[in-house]
Amino acid sequence: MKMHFSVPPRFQFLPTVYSHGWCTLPPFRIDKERGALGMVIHKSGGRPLRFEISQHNGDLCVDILSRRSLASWQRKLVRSTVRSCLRLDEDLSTFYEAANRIGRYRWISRIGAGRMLRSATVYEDVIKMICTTNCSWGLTQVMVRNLCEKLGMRDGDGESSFPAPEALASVSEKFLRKEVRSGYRSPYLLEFSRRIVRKEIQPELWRESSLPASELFEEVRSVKGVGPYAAGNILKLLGHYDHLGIDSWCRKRFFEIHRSQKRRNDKTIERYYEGHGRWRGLFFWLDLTKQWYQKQFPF
DNA sequence: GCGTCCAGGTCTACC
DNA sequence: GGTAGACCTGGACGC
Repeated sequence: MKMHFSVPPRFQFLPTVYSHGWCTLPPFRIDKERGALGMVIHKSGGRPLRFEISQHNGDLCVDILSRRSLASWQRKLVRSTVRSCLRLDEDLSTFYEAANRIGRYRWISRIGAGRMLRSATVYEDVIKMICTTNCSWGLTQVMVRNLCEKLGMRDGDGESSFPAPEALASVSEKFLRKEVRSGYRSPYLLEFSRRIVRKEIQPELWRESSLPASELFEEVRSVKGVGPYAAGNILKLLGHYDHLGIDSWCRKRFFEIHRSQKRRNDKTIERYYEGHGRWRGLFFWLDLTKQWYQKQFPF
C-alpha cells in the first residue's frame, strides 16, 4: 500500500533525512541506494507499523511494508508522523530570507537545507539525546539499538519500534546497565520514562508549546541527564533555534573552519552567532555541516 | 589477552 | 557562580 504527500516549497527529502545523525539510529533505517528512509512506529493498543519514505518527482511516497491495508486511524498516524519527522509543517521562509541576505549562506535555501529530522515523539528524541551525552557516536548507536531490540515492539519481519515509555519504565536500572549498556545514564532514562507514565511531565506538548524559548529550555533542562548541550539540541528539534547546543564535535569543527579565531572557547562560538537572533542555532549547525551537502553525507 | 589511559556531557558537592 | 571529581563505556595503546 502506498500513500502520497505534497511537500512545501523548497522542501528537499535527502537534505532533511541526512541533516544529522538521527537517520542512523533505529527505528530509522536508511537505504542509500534507493534514497529511502524506513521507520517503525508503534502506538499502544495496536501493532507496529513499518513503512518507507522516498521522494519521486517532488512528492513524497510512503510505502507501507507491514500491512496490505490500514485502518483510518493508522493512515492518520502515518501521515502525522511523516509530516512531523520531516518537519513538513515548519515554516522556514523567514529563515531562508535571512540566509539569502548573507552571501555565504545563500546555498542553504538553494538546496532546501535547514529541516532537521526528528523522531516520532519528543520522548524518543529526549531519550536518544541523553544517549548521545558523554560517549562516542558508536556507543550511542549501541544504546539506541539495544533499547529498540530489547524493549521495542517487533513487526512481522522482526523490525523493532522504539520502546514505549511504559516498556522502558517497567525495567530495572540493572537491566539498562547490563542489557542496554547505558551505564550511569540508566537512572536518567528510567526517571524520565516513569515521570511520563505517571503523567508528571508531558513532553509531547513541548512541540506546540507557546512558552518563550528560554522558558522551554529551562523546562527541558529540568529532565535529569539533560544539560545545556542536550537541551539546546532538543530545542532545535522542537523548532527553536536560539541555543547552539555545542558538543566536542561542534567545537572541533568550528575551530577547523575558523582557524583565525584566537580564543578557542565556547564564548567565542556564541559571540560569532549572536547576530543571527532566533536562527543562530540553525546557522551554526549548517555552517558546521555545509561540507556534507557539498561533498558527501557522512552516514 | 590484559591493563592503563583518555574522551565524552552532566550531576553533585564544595568553595 | 565557578570548579573539581565522579559517573561508564569503548577505543587506542603498550606490554
